[in-house]
Amino acid sequence: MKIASFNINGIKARLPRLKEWLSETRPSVACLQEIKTQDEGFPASEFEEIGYHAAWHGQKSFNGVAILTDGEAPQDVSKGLPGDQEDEQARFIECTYRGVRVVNLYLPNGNPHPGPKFDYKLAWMERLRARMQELLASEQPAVVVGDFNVIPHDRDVWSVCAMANDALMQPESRDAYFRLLGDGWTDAIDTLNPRGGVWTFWDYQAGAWQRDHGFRIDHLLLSPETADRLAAAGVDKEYRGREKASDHAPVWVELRS
DNA sequence: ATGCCAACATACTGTTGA
Repeated sequence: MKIASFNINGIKARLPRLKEWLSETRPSVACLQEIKTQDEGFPASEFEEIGYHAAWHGQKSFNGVAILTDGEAPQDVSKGLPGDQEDEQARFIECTYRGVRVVNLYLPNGNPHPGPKFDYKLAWMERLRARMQELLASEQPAVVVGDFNVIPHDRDVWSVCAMANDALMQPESRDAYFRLLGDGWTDAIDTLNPRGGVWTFWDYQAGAWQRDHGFRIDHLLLSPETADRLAAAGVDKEYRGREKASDHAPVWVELRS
């Protein structure tokens, strides 16, 4: 089973590229972030045409997440991160697919740092930790994937200096990420690339793609039950170089059945 | 110190992103 995550930066603007990627790489589950559309605008029929079912949690203009599943519908869909009734932002959706609990998230960016957006990011990460601890306690096979907006290590960024003041690599952001891992989750791409140098995002600006000025913020976290099944993980880097590309590349993990 | 680029909503400019 191949589970992928792709921050597509607008599902309407990206639809041809997205369908192309789905057809060419055929993930069992595709977790999408930044669909940037309300629920009514989600193009579900476009995915049905190529054999994917969908569950989505939309929002006007910003945020928005969706899960596409190959061949069968996502089960027991849950929308929104628990822990704050006031939080209206569409950044979290879960489902079950062939016995695996799949969590798809778009973690707050947190810039500028410091400030209320950074505070929101850290509070969101603590709520996420609570939900992930519940998943561990359930002992159900689980994966938590998405755009975490955290650069975990210095080896995950082209220039530590250039990004030093960014919310993505503040010590508080990293500490919160490592608290998640410390509870028992495995970062699939890091585990298979311990020397780093793997990027999932390249800015549209300043020729970042052409200069390979990227960093790794899209992550695939595996529970102990799914970590035992880890066969491979990677980045579909080539898609970042195509016409009308997202600024993120897709990431994926292959689990043995 | 700021814009660079891109998408979206609104309305021809502003907000957000990372």
